[in-house]
Amino acid sequence: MTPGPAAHRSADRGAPAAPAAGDPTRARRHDPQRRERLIDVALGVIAEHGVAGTTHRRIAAAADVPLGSMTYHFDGMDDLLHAAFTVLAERTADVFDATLSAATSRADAAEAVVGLITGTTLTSPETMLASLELYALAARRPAFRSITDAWMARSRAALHTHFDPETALMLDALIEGTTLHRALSLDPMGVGTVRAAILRIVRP
Amino acid sequence: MTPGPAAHRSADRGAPAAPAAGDPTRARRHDPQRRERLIDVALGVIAEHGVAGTTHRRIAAAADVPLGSMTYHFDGMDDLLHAAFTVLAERTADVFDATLSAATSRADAAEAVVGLITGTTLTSPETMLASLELYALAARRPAFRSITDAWMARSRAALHTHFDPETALMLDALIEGTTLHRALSLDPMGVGTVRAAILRIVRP
DNA sequence: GCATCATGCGTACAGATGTACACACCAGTC
DNA sequence: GACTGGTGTGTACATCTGTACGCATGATGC
Repeated sequence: MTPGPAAHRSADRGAPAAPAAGDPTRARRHDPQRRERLIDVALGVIAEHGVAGTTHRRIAAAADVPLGSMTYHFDGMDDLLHAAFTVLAERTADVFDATLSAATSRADAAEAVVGLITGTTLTSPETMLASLELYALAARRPAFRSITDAWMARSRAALHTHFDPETALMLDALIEGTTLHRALSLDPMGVGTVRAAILRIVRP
Repeated sequence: MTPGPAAHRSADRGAPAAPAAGDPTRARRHDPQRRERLIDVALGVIAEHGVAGTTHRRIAAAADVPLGSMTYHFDGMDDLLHAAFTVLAERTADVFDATLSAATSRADAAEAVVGLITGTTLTSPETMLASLELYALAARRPAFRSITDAWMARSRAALHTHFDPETALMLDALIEGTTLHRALSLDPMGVGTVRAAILRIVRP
């Protein structure tokens, strides 16, 4: 839907002003980053149509590459989904890590968590929608479970630098729940309530 | 190919071996509860294969009904999914309601919540897997969003009979997150940690 | 008894999908 | 300049999917 604020997104999803589709001898594409771009586009398709509605053809069309390019770059649908969700988890964990490691005190860290939950980076529609698809997949398939395992381990480790292990676990769960809640609820919790909940969990 | 009246035996459909040999022309089913049974079976198929892997044929096979029965009872796949997820949400909310309304004090209610999270009724694998599929669908499609809206409203209302509105919201989020956490984590939070988290949220 | 019609059943069919594969082309290396 | 191996492209094809539709049947009301 909305392009989203991600700065690292390469170009646009649409055709880069292709040289007239009617041209039978369209210049061959030299596209060294194609695989990464396909993964990016795939995440968008997953967010918009769900895993159920994600097809090679849809991704190829959205990325403006021929269908054959899909089977060249990925060993089938599962490989593609795995690659895409791995990127999603790593990106998200990177932001989480960076934000938390910038905090210099418990209070700072708590406020950083509030910011992550109520901000727009971790909880952009595309990220949330794709994450939910990953959760559903990971709960059923061990191959995808390892992605969420690594992701959760990183989150816990980041929280653990500021909070004791048990509190880190609780915080992790609360973050998960609040994020989900805010994504699904028509009338989501306000920032004040989020902050109050975090403080109740972390207060000594 | 030919529409001839040659033996139309339904035995090739992987009959459940129960009627077996003595009955080549299996008696016509009289099955007044079929629709409800199909919904039940559908939830199982959704839990096992995800919405992406849920097909009319799979459900029909699992329920041991002919394919044609699907289009007779449901107006297409969307109608089927909607019906199934509605049943899932109502069942779950019923349990939640009943358990919480049996509590007679704040402490009772808090412990009831701990029981719901760590018990096996609300968090059976099938329920969790299907719920995650519903979440992913609801986040994208308004028609399914209304199911989760109603569900969340009932949860909040049930919590609201024991806790102030803000605490009820926080609890709801924490429950969601802890449940998800326990479903996805290899090393889930123990009962003690769950209880401690609930108490931190509800303590005055 | 029997008429009726909601329910049950088998099958056909158009379209979509994953995947394989043969060929075209470009960037380096000698 | 020729070679070569990776990269890009178009298309074919078996399979699966949703759905429609005609016929069978027996429960129900008379």
